[in-house]
Amino acid sequence: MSVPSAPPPPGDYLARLNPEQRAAVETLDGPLLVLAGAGTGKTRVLTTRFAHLLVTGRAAPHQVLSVTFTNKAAREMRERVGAILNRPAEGLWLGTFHALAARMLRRHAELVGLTSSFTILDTDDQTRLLKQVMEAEGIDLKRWPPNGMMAIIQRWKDRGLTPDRIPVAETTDYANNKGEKLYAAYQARLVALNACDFGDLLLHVTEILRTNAEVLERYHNLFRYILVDEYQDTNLVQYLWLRLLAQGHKNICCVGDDDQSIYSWRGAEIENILRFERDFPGAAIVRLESNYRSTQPILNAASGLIARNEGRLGKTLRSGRQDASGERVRVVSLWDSEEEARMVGSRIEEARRGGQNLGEVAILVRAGFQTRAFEERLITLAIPYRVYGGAKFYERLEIRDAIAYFRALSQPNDDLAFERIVNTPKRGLGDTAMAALHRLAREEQLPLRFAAARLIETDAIRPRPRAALRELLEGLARWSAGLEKEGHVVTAAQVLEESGYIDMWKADRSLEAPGRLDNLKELLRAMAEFPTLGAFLEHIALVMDTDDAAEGEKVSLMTLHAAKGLEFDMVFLPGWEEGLFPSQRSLDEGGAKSLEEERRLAYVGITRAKRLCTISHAANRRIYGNWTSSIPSRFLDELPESEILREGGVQQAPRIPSSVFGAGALTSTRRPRVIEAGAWEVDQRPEHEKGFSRGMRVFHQKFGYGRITGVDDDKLDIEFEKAGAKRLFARFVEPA
DNA sequence: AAAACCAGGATTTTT
DNA sequence: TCCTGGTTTT
Repeated sequence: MSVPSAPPPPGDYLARLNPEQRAAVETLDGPLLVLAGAGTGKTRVLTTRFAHLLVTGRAAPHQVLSVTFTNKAAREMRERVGAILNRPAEGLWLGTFHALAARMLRRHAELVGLTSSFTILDTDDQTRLLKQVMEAEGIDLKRWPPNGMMAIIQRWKDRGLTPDRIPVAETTDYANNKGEKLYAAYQARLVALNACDFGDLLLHVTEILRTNAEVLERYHNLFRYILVDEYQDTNLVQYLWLRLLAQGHKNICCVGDDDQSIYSWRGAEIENILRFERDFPGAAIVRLESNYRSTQPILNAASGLIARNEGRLGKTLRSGRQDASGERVRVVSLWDSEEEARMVGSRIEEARRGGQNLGEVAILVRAGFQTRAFEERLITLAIPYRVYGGAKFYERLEIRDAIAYFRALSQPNDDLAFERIVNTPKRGLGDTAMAALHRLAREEQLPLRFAAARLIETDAIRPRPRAALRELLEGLARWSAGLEKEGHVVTAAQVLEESGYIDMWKADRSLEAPGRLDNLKELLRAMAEFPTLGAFLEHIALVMDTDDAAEGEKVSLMTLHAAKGLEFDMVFLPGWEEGLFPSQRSLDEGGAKSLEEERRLAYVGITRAKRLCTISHAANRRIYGNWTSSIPSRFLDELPESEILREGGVQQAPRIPSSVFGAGALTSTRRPRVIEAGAWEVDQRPEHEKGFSRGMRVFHQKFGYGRITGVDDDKLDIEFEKAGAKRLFARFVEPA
């Protein structure tokens, strides 16, 4: 966050704060809610407050519990606290809700039937496990997809509900009223696997604190002060956990912004922040309203919009910038989504010519699929860009496979891991062999690994698969021994090598294979930084993110959700149309509350802009292949007219007001004819006139480098170095 | 056991 | 339109 300058030197750190920030830092005793509007120096307050606690001798570093939502926020805070302490900030209770909960749970795992080396499952494994449970219950998975049940269970967990605590009224008709039973069975399976899902971390810890007075007391003695970031995003278990811990010294400071609560669908309860004064009697409230990020028109537009919400505590942002006056927010009307993409592209191009740093430019969309249109446009304009969000490092196939091998080593009970590796790479173990294995495991109540050891002593399966299985088991035994002797890094490399996993990718001729091998190397490199395999697995499950430092100046493309907490000079907010933003789902379900959340999302979007904010909507849009017409978002009407500048008056298609997705929308596969050409038509030359010719070396985003072997109007025949011969549209290709 | 084929679904995703 | 997961085919 861009508040004037870096960490303050000790002593005068207070003098550098404005009065409201100072109040937030100096109010040390008792509960405190800091309502921090967008760009008001929230992180600065949090870190300074931490420092102040230490400087005034109120607490030792390890006696402060500091909680964030994201690893990024935790990292940032750790760095800044370290700078203030003038030494690395180690041994602190500072981290994400999940990381801190995991740390506590490892200490008391046996109280909930786990051992301290429990595995943390990712979402994929969770669903897979639940699917098995549902299958065993004889649920029709077509009718009741496991994902749906998973969502229900997660919401229960978010609210701190263990299977025995589900209120009668809650028994969903999902899965033939077997919800509770499935939940209970799923939890039992997790314990049997010595595993936890994300939700369990908080659920188990809260359960422990609420049933074990001695444990609770230990933490009361330990944590004299509690700092919480992004309080508006907490769910009920997180709130319960905090409340239990805060019962001791009552020094809890929560920082947040009710106007930026955008994660209710993940279980976040905005009520937590709205209720703060009632939950924590005697609470003080400090409002941070001086914004150091945006110009006044941008703030006014955002404030005017958010003022339409009922359920808010209320605050008004004023610009603290020197150049507070600035350009009004642009609202651009366009004929269709392609014209919209051209408009955004040409404005970025123009800004670039004017010396604009592209790293300070962002296109923020409501839903992921919207990025595509802009990507295509940016590629043809040769403007570098970066899409944020997408598959995380540890979610990639090869990483998950490798991790499964490591998990199988560190935890013989981990059936999910075993199942994943047993026939990866292919070992000739098919359905028959696996069925026999599962049958034996079920009959003998054994983890798969041990059942497999039995199985190879029988002749229940054919010799070939039996030998393969034997070899795998011997490998696992050997690697386990190696883990003790040679350490985890050497062993990990051996595992991947000797299991044939590396060879599998080496033999793979597909485009992705080399990248996958690189990722595996990267994994081993990362592993070397951890003392044990267990520490590494913890890191992978909870901390590892894709935040590979943004190289070079590139336009950022991301969803509004992903943009929270970031800021850019120049922000584009396309697709402000009914049904898209606000989204159809929020309109159909959830009523006024979810509309308010959409409005908050709009507020988050506008307040990302420092200098120039351009909002747009199109009368026609291509969605899932067909053209759909739509009317401007109601949010556009809610922007204060004095703060905006309307451009490009496109006539709306005459039609029934309807939604993008919903029934009654006017759709067709044909592109609508342009009634009135927009002002943003840019470089409309046919692609083949842009100078592509035979023999030319070109680059394609997906296929890499290649040479043109033929030109056919706007299509090119290209012999790619890696991907072979393809025929594609010239606009997807750039000269190399 | 791999390839080919088809139907259904497709916000947002901090951990 | 385009991807995924499940099914059928070879």
